[in-house]
Formats: sequence, structure tokens, C-alpha cells
Amino acid sequence: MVVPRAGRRPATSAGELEHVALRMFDERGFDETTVEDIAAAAGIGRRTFFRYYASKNDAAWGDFDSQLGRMRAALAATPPAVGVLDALRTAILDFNRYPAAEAVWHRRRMVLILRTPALTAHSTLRYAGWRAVVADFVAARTGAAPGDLIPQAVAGAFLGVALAAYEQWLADDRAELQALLDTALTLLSTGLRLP
Amino acid sequence: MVVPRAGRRPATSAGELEHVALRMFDERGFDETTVEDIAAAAGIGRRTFFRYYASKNDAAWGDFDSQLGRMRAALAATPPAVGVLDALRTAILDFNRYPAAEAVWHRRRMVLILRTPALTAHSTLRYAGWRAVVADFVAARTGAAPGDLIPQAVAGAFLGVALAAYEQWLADDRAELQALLDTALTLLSTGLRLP
DNA sequence: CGTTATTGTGGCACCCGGTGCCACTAGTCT
DNA sequence: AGACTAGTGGCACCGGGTGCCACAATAACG
Repeated sequence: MVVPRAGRRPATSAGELEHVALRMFDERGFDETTVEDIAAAAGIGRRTFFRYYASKNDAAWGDFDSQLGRMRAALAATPPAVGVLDALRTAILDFNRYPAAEAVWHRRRMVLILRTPALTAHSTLRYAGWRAVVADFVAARTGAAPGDLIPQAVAGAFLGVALAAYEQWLADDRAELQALLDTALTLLSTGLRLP
Repeated sequence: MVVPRAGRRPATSAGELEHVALRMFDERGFDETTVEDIAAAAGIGRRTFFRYYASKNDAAWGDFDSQLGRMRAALAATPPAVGVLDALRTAILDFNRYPAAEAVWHRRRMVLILRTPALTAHSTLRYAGWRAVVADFVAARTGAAPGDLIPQAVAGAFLGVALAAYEQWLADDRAELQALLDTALTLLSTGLRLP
């Protein structure tokens, strides 16, 4: 299904590069793996690496932004009868549901991101997109502007508790991500009433 | 009141360096100011700069960590009769109250941090300390461990809404930070019930 | 078929943040 | 005067990231 276009063909793909990078990060560590190493392993030049990913950090994240589109669509498709907070909780749970096969890699990636300071820092920039999805939905539902305090605060709160759930998940092998997320997200609807 | 110690005296101080850096960042922009520029303006060598601040980012933040000690102490001193959430709201409001003179610089610094991608990213690492203060307090009050889901989730939620309030403050010159923070923080206690 | 337009590659040189090393400077103490 | 000590800063190096540009590979056209 490759439409023939003019010009030389790409030497690799973002997905393949991401895989190579992720495996090397996992084996040697993020800081111990240079971009040159990754490029060499993928059979491309260092310069070319930066045409696929704007930074070494971005390679660890993959195409997160396009995934966000899924969540945005899911929220938009929520029937109006469902409350705002319930809709968000459901959508976030769905967004973080992975088939068993992918789950292993997902966990590995999240360990990497949440335990490597450079990646943790960088992640803030990615979360901005996530928050925007939530804020836009809240705004649409409440008639506020997406940039207003309420939608932004709600988005920030949801992100905050979701990340806490993720941390717990990574800390304990046997924990269930969905259960942790559900507990954390529900906490918001109940005014942080501590059970 | 300088106690004479052995050895050469420091050429400057962290505070002075922070001031020089902050002014230059404000005038030229963060990315347009190199460490060499700052060092030269402060009359020290580039190498020496990194003895005062571990990174260029850190210079923009100043001694945030020591400020956190204040918040921790304020929380610890809260009478047990005051509810957890109320205690947190009060402490956070206090922590972000600045005398008029300092307020101008505080605002300038926050504009810098929240509008410069590199600094926004780095800030995540600083917020970890802030979250720890909140989580520790919640843990102490509820008998949970500081690393447990509930304390961490509460800390994440508070940080999320507080940052949203800050964003609003920066977006509008005439806005009152305290009022915005109060609205955002109260939102948590009321289960994000949208007024 | 050769030519041309197009798309991607990757080497090179450079900038900047950050670090290890080490000689040097400027002090105090005996 | 030494000896000791804390701080300075030059130098060389590493690694991420970028602008530039020649070159490679492919499709389309005459």
C-alpha cells in the first residue's frame, strides 16, 4: 500500500528507530546510550536520527501525540448524559488500557520515563498535550474557554493523580494499573475524601 | 559578622549570581543568554558558575528547596483540629504570599519558568520536593506511608491545580494570585464541583 | 534512454551546557 | 616564613542539537 512518490526512500521509520532506542535504553540506560550509538545500531547517520526525532528524549516517547487523538475522540463521543468527571475517568482508564503483549513494553517505557530525570523533566512538555485534551473537554461541557481556570485546574488535578497512580504501579510489580488509576481518579470526584 | 575561615573567599554569592542571571534572562531571554555571558557579567569564570549552580536552569530557580522548609514547618505547626485539606490550602496560600516589593520579581521569575520550555521541563524536578512536603504531611495525618497512593495522589492533585492558578495569574496582569489559588485549591475539597 | 525534479541521507563544522583535572590564588593559623 | 585550606578558573573533553551542503536514490517526463 506504498504510494510511489518521487525521491529517495527513507532509510528507516520512526517506529523502528523507537524500538531500537527503547531496547538500548532498557539494556544500558538512557544516559549511557548516545545518539550516535542508536544511529549506528539502526544503520543510519547521527544527523539522520534527528530527522526522525527532534531529540533523544522524544525517541523514548514515540508517537504519544497521535495517541492523544484517540482519547480526544473518545471524550467527544461520550453521551452528554454522562457526567464530566465520570466521562474523564472512563476515558483515562481506557486510554491506559493495553493488551497484555504491549503491556510489558509499556511498563518498560514508563519505568524509563519516570525513573530517568532527564526524561521525567522532558515529559512535562508531553503532558501539556494531555492536559489540553482534558481541558478542552471540560470547557466544551461547561461552556468555559479552554484556557480558563476551571478547565485547566481540572486537567491539572487529573494529571496529578494519574501520575501518582503510575508511580505506584511501577513501584509494585503485582499491582494493577487500572485499579490504581480508578482509585486515584475517583478520589477527585469525592473531594479527596480519604477512605 | 563574617567568621574568619581559612582559605580564599568566595568571589560572589549564589544570591548575587541569581540576580545577575535573572536580569539577563529577563532582558535577553533564557536561551539567548549563555552561561559564559552570566559568568562574565558576574565577574567570575564559566567553571566557577557551575560551583554555585549545578545547571543554568537552577540559577533561575534560586534556593527553592530552602523555601520548601518553610512550608513544611508551617504544615507541621498546624493544629490537629484543622482538617487536612484546609491545612494544605492555608499553607499553600501562605507559601505563595509575597510582599509587594518581591512580588514583581516573583512574577518575572514565574513568567520565565512557565514560558521557557527548557525551564518548564526542569521545573518538574523541583516540584518533586514540593509534592514530597505535601505527601509527607498527608501521610503523617492519615497514618499512611508517604509513598502510598493516597498521599501521593493528593500531592499531585494539589500541585496540578496550583500550577493552573499560576498560569492564570501570568496570563492576566490584574489577576490576584491569592484569589486564583484559593479558587483552584477549594475546587479539590468540593470534588471539583464546578460552580 | 537521458534529463530533471524531488525527497531523503549524512558528513562537517560549529555552538552550548556540563564535567574532570589540576595548577594557582588568597586567605588563616602556628 | 611555612603549612594548611577553601575557592578560582583555565583547559580539554563529551554529548546533544543545528545549519549547511553535497550527494544518493527514485519517479516522471520528453
